[in-house]
Amino acid sequence: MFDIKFIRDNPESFDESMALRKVVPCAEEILKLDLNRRKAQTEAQELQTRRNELSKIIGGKKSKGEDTSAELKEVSQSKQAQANAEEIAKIALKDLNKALSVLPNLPASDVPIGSTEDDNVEIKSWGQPPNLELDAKEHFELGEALGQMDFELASNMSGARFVTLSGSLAKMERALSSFMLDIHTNENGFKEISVPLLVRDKALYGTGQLPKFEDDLFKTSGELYLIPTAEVPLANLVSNLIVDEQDLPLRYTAMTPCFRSEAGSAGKDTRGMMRQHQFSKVEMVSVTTPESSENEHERMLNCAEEVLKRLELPFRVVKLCLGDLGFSARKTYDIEVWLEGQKRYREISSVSNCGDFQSRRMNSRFRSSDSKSPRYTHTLNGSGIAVGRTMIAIMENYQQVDGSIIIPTALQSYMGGLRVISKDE
RNA sequence: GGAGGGGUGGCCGAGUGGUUUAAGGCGCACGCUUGGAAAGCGUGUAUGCGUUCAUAGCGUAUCGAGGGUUCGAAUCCCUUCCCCUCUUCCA
Repeated sequence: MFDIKFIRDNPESFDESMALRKVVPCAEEILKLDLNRRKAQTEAQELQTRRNELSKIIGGKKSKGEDTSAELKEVSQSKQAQANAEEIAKIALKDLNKALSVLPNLPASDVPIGSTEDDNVEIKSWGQPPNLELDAKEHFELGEALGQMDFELASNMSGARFVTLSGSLAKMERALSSFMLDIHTNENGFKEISVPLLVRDKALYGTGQLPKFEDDLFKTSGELYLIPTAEVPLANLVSNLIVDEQDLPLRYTAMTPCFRSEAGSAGKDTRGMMRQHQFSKVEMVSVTTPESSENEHERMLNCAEEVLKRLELPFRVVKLCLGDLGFSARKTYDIEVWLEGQKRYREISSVSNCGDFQSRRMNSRFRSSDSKSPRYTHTLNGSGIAVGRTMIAIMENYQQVDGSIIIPTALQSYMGGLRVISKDE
C-alpha cells in the first residue's frame, strides 16, 4: 500500500516505477479519486462545523427555555448537502483504497531489470555440487525405494500434491525443524512463536496475499483461510501497534505447515515433494526501522544461508529481477540449493524486504525520539528454511550407490544419533 | 452449543441525551522549588484525515468496529468483533 501523499507529490516517477513492474500508469486516475475525496471531505467538514455550532446554541437556548426554531431550520436545510458530501467522500475513499490495494510494492533501486527468472542475478555461491560418480536419482525414487515416502497413500486420502513420510524420513522432517529453530532462536536472536494456522482475511490483506491472490489460498467453509506461510501470522503480530523504537528490531520465527492451492502451476513439478499443497517451513520475520531494514535484509539472508552451510548443502544466492519480484517485496534474495538428482539449483529460501508496504496495510508503526508522530515500520521475511525442500536436497546430495542416505553430521544428534537412512533399518 | 456480564486515553477509572472542548487519579515529560533528592506546585501528555511551507495554528472524526435515531450520542437502537463468569462438550 502506498502513501497517497507520495503519489500526489511524485505522480510521474510513481508511474515510471510501476511501469517497471508492468503496471499501466494509474497515478492520474488515483489522484482524481484523491481530489474528489478531499473536496467532498472539506465540504462536509465545513457543514459539520456549522452544525456543531448550532447544536451548542440550541442546547444553550433550550436550557433557558428560549425559541430555537431558526436554528433548527438552518440545520434541516444543510442536512441533505452534508449527507451528499459525506457519501461522495466515502465512495471516493473506498474506490481509492481499492485501486491502491492491488498495486505491487515499488522495487528498490538496485533490483535488476528483467522479466523472468533467467534474468535473476547470481550474487554468490557456496560449496561445490557433489558430482557423484553414480547415476544420481531424484528424491522420490530414493524415498519410495526406501519405503518411507508414499505418494499413492497420500493421494488416496487427499488427492494430488500430498505425501506421506514414514520412519526415518518422517523423523528427519521433525529433526530439521528443531535444528533450524535452534539456530535461529539460540544464535540469531529470533523469538520462537507458535501461531494460528487459520487466519482472517484482514491478516492476509495486511501481508499482501489479499485481495489479489485469493486463488492461491485454501479457504475454509467459514471465513478463515489456511496460512500459505508463517509470514502471515508472524508479521501480523505487530498489526495496529505503535512500538517503541528501542524495542526494534523485533525478530520472530516459527515452524508451521504451509498450505497453497498451487492454482496455475498445473504440470509444474508434478512428481515428488517439490511442490505440494502442504509443506513445513521455518519462517523468519523482522520488524525494523526504515534506516536499518537494508542491513537486516543482509543479516536475514546470512541466517538462512547458515542453515545450508551447517548441513553442507551447496547453494547459490540470486537477486530477483523486477519480473520475478513478489507483490509485497521491494527486494528479494532467493537461495537456491543444489539438487544432485535434478542436476540444478532450486529455490529453497526467499528473503524479502517489504519496506513499509505491509506496515501501511497492517498499520504497524513505531515511535522514535526524533519524530513527533509515529512512523511506519519496515517488515522483512525469509524462509529459514523450507523443510520439505531441505529433505529433498539432503536425499539427493547425500545418496549412496545402494540407495541409502547419509545424514549430515550436524543433523545426526537431532536424529537420535542415526548416521544413515537405509531400507533395512 | 446454552445463559449472563463487560469493552472509555500509556494505565486505572467517572460518566444513562446538551458548560464533557471525555471528570479524577497513576505514569511520563518539562519547568519552579532544593546544596542534591523526595515531596509539593505549575504546564504539558493520543491517532487518522482535511487545510497549510509547516511535525505552527485551525477544522473534523475517533469512548472495540460498522450502521441508525436526534438539532445534539461515550450515553438510546441495530449489526458485528473481542474479553470475562456460569453451564455444556471436548484434545
